[in-house]
Amino acid sequence: MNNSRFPISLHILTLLDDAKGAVVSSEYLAGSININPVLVRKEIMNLRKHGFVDSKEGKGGGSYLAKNAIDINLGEVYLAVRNHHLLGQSKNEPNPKCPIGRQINQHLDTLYSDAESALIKNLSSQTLADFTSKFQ
Amino acid sequence: MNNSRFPISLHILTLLDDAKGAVVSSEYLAGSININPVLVRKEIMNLRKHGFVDSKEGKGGGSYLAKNAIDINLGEVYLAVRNHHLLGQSKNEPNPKCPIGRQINQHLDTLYSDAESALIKNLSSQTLADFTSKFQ
DNA sequence: TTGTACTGTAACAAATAAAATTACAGAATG
DNA sequence: CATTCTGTAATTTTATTTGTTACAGTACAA
Repeated sequence: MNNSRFPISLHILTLLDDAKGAVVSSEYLAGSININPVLVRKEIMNLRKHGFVDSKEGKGGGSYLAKNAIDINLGEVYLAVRNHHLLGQSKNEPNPKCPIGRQINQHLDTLYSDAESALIKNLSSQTLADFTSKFQ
Repeated sequence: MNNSRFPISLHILTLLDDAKGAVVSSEYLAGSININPVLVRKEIMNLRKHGFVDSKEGKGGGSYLAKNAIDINLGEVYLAVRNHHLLGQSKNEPNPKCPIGRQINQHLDTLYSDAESALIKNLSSQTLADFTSKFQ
C-alpha cells in the first residue's frame, strides 16, 4: 500500500538544499538514501516537472534546487508525489445493488478530501528550509 | 503501498449501524463491499479487538455494533486500522555515513506524527452516526 | 442428537504493486 | 573522442495484498 515517494523526495530535496547550489549526482543521492540511482532519477524527473529542482546533463552533471528552500513548503512536496488516496481505496467496486455500497464511495471521497486538506494545511506550515535547518 | 483497511472497516461499521442492532453475516457484508468473506472476518476480528463490534458464532450468527454509533468517531477507526506511516517510509535504512541520511528518519518521524495528529483531529470531528446519516 | 449455518483461523495461491537491475542513447565536458 | 553524467525503457525480482480452500468449533432448531 504504501509507497515511499514522499520520504524519498524529501530526502533528495534535503540533500540538494544541503549542497547549497552545487550539482549533485543521482548516484550520490542514491547512496545517501540507500536506493537505486534509477529510482532517484525517476523521482527527480517528477520534482523537476513540479519546478522544485533542475538538472544538468552530461559529465559533471546532476541536480540542484530550482528555487529557494524557503519558497518550497512540504505541502507542495506532498501534492507533487501523492498518487493514492490517503486513507486507501478498495479497487473493487462495492455492490451497486446494496443501498450502502452504491453510495459509499462518494461519501468516502468527501471524507478523504476533508482529511487530506487538514494534513496538507499542517504540512504547508513548514518549508524545506525549516526542515533542513533541523540537521546539524 | 496502500491498503484498503480503512474503507473496508468503515464500510462494515456503516452496514452494521444501518442494520440497527440486527446480526449481520460476514457473507452479507462481503457481498456489499465486494470482497472475500474471510477478509471481512479478519477485519471484524480487529474491530472487535478495539471494542467497536461484537460477534455471535454459530447458526444465525454474525456481527453487530458493540457501542452506539454516536460514540464511535472516525479518528478512532483510523487508529484501529492504521499500520504504516501515513506518508510512507522507505524500509531501507538510509546511509549512516551520510550526515543527512543518518538523521533523516528521526526528523521524518516528528514530521509524520504532527501531520498525522492533524489528520486524526479532523477525522475525530465526525462520528459513525454522522457518517451513516449521509446515506438515504 | 444430528444437520445446518454460521464464525475463527491457518495455510496456501494468485494477483498486484514496488523496487531493483540492466541496457543503452544522448548530452556535456576536457 | 573518451569519459561521466542524465533520461528512459524494458525486464526481473521481491514484497505486499488479496483471494481461496479447508476445516474445527459453536449455536440453533428440527
